[in-house]
Amino acid sequence: MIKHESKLEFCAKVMQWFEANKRDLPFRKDKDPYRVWLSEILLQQTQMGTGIKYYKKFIKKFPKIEKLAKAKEETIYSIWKGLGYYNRAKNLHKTAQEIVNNYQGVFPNDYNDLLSLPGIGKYTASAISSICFNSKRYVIDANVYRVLSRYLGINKKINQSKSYKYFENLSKELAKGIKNTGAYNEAIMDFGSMICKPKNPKCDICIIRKTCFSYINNTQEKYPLKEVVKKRKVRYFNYFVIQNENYYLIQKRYNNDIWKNLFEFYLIEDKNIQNAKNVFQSTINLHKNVISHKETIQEVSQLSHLKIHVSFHGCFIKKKRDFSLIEKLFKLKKIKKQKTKNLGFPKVIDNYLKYKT
DNA sequence: CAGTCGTGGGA
DNA sequence: TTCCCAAGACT
Repeated sequence: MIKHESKLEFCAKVMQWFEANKRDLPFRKDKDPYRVWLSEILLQQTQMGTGIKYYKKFIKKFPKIEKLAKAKEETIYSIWKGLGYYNRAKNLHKTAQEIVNNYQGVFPNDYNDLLSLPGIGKYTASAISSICFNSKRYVIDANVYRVLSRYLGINKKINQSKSYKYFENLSKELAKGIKNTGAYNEAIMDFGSMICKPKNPKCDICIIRKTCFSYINNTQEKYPLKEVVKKRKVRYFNYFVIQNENYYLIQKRYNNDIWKNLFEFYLIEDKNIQNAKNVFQSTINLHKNVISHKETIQEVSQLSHLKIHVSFHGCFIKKKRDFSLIEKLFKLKKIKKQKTKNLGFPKVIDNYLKYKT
């Protein structure tokens, strides 16, 4: 049961709090759709501090959308490197090009037009259209799920896709009387990340705790409700860092798998490292190539949904002829060692390269 | 529509 | 160390 007075108070107080406490963020200076869009894409599933670092890099390199549209894909990947969810980088580029080519470089103000652009989903379309064009669209993000779940004691599992509609309708009902929807959206997100935090919420200074279901019933930890997470899958990547004095041999990842479009070394996926080494050696030996194994380095890459054990095996090829033979044999591409920093590699490989140089 | 996509911060 | 979590989108 939701108390009527709680609903009435909610928006007004949250916005009042926002006016006094809103953060000074670089993309809040004006309501330039390009900047708002860029920041929203970078901030998807990303903490504010991290997002801002990348926002500054991007806005410096691409002050206007035309520059972003014209950029080489590899340039974008190299700036994006380390941020994760690399499809966002590809879609960022695609949307920049669509805006320039189909919209004369001007962002559409309509929610559905925005929604049709690559990488812009319901959240981002709502954010851009409300913040920049004052549409009545409500953002439903992790903050909104958490704040509303706690404040009203909502027993819906937020990671079930059908819950989205429920929270969207709830937002409409709550914020019916709010004129500046964009400000309301920013307000509830700031409130969620600064006061109603996932852990150790600051209920002691919360201005709506008197009418908060979870404060009254001490259920802050219980909400928001979630489906139990499944165990992470485990994979084993064995990388063979084939190289000579000046070059590495690398390949690009395709297919529908992790790290799509990023670069990597020659990979053999096997739980048993020795097996992988044997397979590698026997393939090489068939072609009578001389290879000297040096060190092996092991790391574990913890992702949200899987755990990857990664091993790196340094393989030095002395003869030029052997080097190009292996290049063809494994369909690899040679790259100058100094140029690796210009390419997109997954974090574990980037760390390895930094460690080597 | 449930599964998949990364990484870093914080407890 | 290990876990949860973050201004979600796509298939």
